[in-house]
Amino acid sequence: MDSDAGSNSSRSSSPDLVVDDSMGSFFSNKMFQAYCQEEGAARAAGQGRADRCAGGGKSKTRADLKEGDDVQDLRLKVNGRERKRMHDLNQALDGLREVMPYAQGPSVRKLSKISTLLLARNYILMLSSSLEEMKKLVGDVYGGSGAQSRTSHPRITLPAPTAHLPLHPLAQNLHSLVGSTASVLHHPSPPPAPAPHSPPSASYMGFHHAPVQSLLKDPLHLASSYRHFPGMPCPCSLCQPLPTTTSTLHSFSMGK
DNA sequence: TAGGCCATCTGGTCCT
DNA sequence: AGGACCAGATGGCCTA
Repeated sequence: MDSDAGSNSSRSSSPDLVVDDSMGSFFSNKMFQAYCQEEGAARAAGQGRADRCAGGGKSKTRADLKEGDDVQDLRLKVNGRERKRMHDLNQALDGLREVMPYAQGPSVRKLSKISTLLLARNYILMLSSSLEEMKKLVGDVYGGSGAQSRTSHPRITLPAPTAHLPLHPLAQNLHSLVGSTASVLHHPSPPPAPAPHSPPSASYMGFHHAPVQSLLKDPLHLASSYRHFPGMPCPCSLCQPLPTTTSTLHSFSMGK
């Protein structure tokens, strides 16, 4: 609902572009018109670019061409760089979408940019809190009766930075802990099987029906995103105070 | 048809 | 000077 299905691929990459074959490059209609108007005004009595813009004129001086081409070339270069920059940005966003707990596939609507960013943020917060919970659990299991007290969590040196680790191990641990069942995302087609190196799908993580929407609305609204199993640890905000402060996040060395 | 989302253009600003 | 980054404007596409 919040994103175009084929916003990038199906849509023309240059909605208002026309091809100027003589230049071998693209002009926007707006730019072309402005260019024509400007030139037309400057050369009200002349036969400069205005004629070209009108579609007919072929008589143009060498100076006209040079001056115009300089401006055009500069503008085209700048536009091209900006286009590339935005494409790179979108590529990065696509990469982010790929690792998000959101069903992906041709029949699934792509997350919008803002949704991707919001979901990513909350996903990170959720993983952080889950990791903390796992640390506590491991401490309870292995350190409970030993020298390490139950109240003070043992030092567990986890392989830091999940950022460059596949997310599956963590997800599988969560899966076994939380006991995810077939809570399925609301999408028209069955969710694709997770790729070997893809993150867990929302259903895999135990998300409920509208996890994405809820994740997007409330920065910390993890409660509605989890199934609750009596006696089982749950990383949701209702079952535990979320240690999701910036300091918490910073406590995970992200290897940057 | 209105609203959301998006790509692109464009001018300004800052940095190297 | 040239490039990167940013934000505003514009127009197209899609959905409710």
